Amino acid sequence: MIRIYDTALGNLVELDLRDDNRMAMYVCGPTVYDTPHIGHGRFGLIFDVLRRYLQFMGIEVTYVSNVTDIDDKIIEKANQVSSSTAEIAAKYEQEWWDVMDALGILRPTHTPHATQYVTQMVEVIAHLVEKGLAYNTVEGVYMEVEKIPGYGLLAHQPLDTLKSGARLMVCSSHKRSPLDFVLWKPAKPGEPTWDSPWGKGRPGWHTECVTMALDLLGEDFDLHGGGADLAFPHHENERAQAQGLGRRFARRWMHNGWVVVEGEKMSKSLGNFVSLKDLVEQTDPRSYRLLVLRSHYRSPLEVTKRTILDAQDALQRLDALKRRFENPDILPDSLPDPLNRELAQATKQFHDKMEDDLDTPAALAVIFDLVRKANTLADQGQLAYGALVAGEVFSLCQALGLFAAVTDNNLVDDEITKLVNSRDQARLAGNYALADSLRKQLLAKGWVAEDTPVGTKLRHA
RNA sequence: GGCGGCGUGGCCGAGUGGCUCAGGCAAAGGUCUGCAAAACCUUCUACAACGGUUCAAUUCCGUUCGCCGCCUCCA
Repeated sequence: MIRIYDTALGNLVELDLRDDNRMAMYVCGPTVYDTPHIGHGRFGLIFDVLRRYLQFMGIEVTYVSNVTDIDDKIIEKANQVSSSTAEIAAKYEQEWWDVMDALGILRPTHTPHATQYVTQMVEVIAHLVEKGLAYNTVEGVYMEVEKIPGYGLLAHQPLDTLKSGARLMVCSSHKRSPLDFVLWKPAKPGEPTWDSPWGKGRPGWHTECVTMALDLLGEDFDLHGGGADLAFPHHENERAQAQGLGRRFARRWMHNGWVVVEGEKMSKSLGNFVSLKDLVEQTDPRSYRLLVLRSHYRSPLEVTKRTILDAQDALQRLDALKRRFENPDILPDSLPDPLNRELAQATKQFHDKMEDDLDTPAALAVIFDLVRKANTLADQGQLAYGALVAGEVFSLCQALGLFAAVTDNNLVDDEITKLVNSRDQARLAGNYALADSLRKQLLAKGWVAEDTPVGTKLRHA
C-alpha cells in the first residue's frame, strides 16, 4: 500500500485504510470570492493524481471537497461590486469548476457547501458549548483551545509557543486566549444571517470542514488534505473541534507545498499566467499537470513561463509516441523474455515510486525511459513490440491523468488536403523546390507535414 | 522571538555514503531523411561555503552565508 508523509506524525506512514479497498478523503476546497490561481491548480492536481492513482490500483475513492460560499471575503467582495454574496459565490464557483475541468481534475464525489450545512454546524457548536469547550461573548462564540489536549499537533509546536507567537500579532477582544478561534460570528447589518441559540449570525470557517467531513465520510476517515498553510491553524482547529466532540477525525494528514511565483520579475514576464483561467486558455492544460508532477508535491514549485513551455515541449514526446503507435496493426500477447522482464520491472518501479509518498518525478522518469524503449524497438523494426511498450506508457499515464493527444486529422479542411496532395505529387515528380514551398504554406496555416513510410502525416505546429 | 523547509549541471528537477551520480527541456555532433519532422546514439557543464566524522561525502554532523514558508485570512 502507498506510504505518505503524515503531517501530524512528521514522517512516512502506510496509508492503511479504514475499509479495505475503500479510500475516504477530504480535501479543503476553495472560498469562492475570486478567480482561481495556479496555487489552487497545484493542490487540485496533486490530490487528483493521488485519487486517480488509487483508483487505478482498484481502490474505490470517495473524495469530498467543500465550497466555502459564505465568508468575510465573499461579503467584502459583494460589497465592493454591489452584488449579493450568493451571486459572487456562484460566479466564482463556476469559474472554479471550469478551470478544474480544463485541467482534467476529476469532480469530487461530494462538494458540500457551507451554506447548506449551517444547521448542522449550529448543532456542532452547541455541543461544544454544552461541553464547556466553547464560550459565548458579545463578539461571538469561541472555541477554548486550551481545553483541547494536544493542541498544536499539526503546527508541531506546544501550546505555549504558539501562544507567544500569536500574541505578537493581533489581540483585542473577548477571547480568553489569543489562540481561541471563532465558531459563530454575530451578524453585522446587511450580512446574510442564520438563526442560532446565540442570536443571528454565521458560522466561522473552521467549523464547516469538520461538520461536513464527519457527515459525509464518518469518523476515522482516511485522509485529510490541503495546502501547507492550512495545516495550522485551519486543520488544527478542525481537529480540536472533532476532539472536543469526542469523535475520531482524520487518520492521516497530507499537505502540499507552495507555488512560488517570483515577485516582480515573474509577474511581468508571466503576467496573466498567475490566473488559472489564463493558463489553461493560453497553454496546453496538460503542461501544467506535467509541470506539477515533475516536482515532488511537498517541495515548493516555481512556476515561470519558461518551465511551463518546457513542460509543454516534454509533452510533445508523449504525443509523438501516440502518433507513432496510433494504430498498431497487430499487438502481440506478450514480449519475448528479456524485454518482458524489463517491462515488468519498469512497471513495478513506477508503482514503487508512486507508493513512496507519491514520488511523481521518479515515476515520470520511468515513463520517459519506456518512451525511449518503445521508440528504440520501433526503430529496430520491432514495431509490434514497440507498440506493446507504448501501450504500457499510455496505461501508466492514465494513473497520472496525463493523456497523450492525437492530431485530429478529420479537422483538416479541403484547402489543406489540396496542399498536401499537391506536395505529394511534387515530391513524386522530384520537384522538391515546390514541395518545400508547399510545406511552408502548410506551416503558415499551422500544420507540420511529416513524411513517413506510410505517407504524409499532419500535425498541429 | 518560536517552529519548519530549501540551496544539485544552461534551465527545471529527482536521488544517493563509494560502483556507469534519474528524468525532462535546451545546446553541440552524429545516424536516418531529397530536405525536414519524428526517432535513436554520443557529448557538455553539478551537488552554496567552511570545518568535522569516515578507508571514502554531494549524500551524515556542525558552523557560516543566501533564500523561503508557518506562527494572522490564504491551496
